[in-house]
Amino acid sequence: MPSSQTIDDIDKRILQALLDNALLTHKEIGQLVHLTGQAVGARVRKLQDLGVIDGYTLRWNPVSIGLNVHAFLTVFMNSNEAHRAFQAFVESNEAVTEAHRVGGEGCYWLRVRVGDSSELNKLLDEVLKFGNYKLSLSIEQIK
Amino acid sequence: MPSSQTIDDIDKRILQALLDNALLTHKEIGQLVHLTGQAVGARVRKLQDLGVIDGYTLRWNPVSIGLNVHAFLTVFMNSNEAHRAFQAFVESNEAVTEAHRVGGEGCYWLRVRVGDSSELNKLLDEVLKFGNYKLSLSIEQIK
DNA sequence: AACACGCCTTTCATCGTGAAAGTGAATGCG
DNA sequence: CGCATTCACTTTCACGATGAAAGGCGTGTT
Repeated sequence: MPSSQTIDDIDKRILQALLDNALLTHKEIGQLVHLTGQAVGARVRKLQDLGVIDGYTLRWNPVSIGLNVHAFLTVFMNSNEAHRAFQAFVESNEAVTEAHRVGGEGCYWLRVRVGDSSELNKLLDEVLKFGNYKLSLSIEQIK
Repeated sequence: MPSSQTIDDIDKRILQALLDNALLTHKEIGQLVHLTGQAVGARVRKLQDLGVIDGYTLRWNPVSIGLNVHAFLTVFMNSNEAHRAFQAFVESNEAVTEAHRVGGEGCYWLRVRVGDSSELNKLLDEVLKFGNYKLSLSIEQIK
């Protein structure tokens, strides 16, 4: 096993390469960092065991299946009792693709994807039951 | 080739499965949707060709490499001339992991990851050159 | 009824993967 | 100083996932 507990510079370069393209073979990564594919494989396994790598997923294009609206929502809660219900709402609503408890501006931050503004309207009505919000619509992702 | 241009329900289920775990073999996905691995492979290729699937990447844990601070930044620009410079700044600054041009609250929305609050401080100083901001710190991701 | 087309399955060769064994360097201990 | 131990890497090898090619089946068209 490679540097069994610590994460060195080579590990970070492997991580970076996989973030860019998780389908790279260990051999290809090995050419970047000057190792054999098997050595890279061992390091990747280490990164998984340490919890640095949490899983493998897709980069994809929601617009292509009709999710044209991409919005960010900062939510301000009305009361202190609504939190549990709000979290349940977030969990069950599939338009909410990411959610954080935050400090600073607002109580929660949500990423929302819906097909059109009428669906957004419906969602905002739901959110209003729990508190106020500020909305930003993504016009273009620049990074 | 499967339903060469359109995306049917099976495609969506394949997409969902891969979003959850991109390492599933085509055969395993095939068992979920009642197809052979090869048929699944053909559909995945179609999704790639159509641009629905944009690439493969990792789910990972930034905290494990010392990026303990996760912040959302809504930026309000000072002047109309600063946009190009701001976009260049965003592009070159590696603490900014995601950025959008937005409408609604603010002009830009940024996701920021840094190691500690002093690094955050430095970043905010940079941002102040372009405009004002509102900051939210992620306390816990709930989805 | 015959044909064509789309989508699937079957078959097959290739290649990536992880386990096991071996090499070499660095460190520790007598 | 020499020997053993450990650690990371390489080499070898067997398994299985993948994609190409060919064959089968249903549907729609004339």
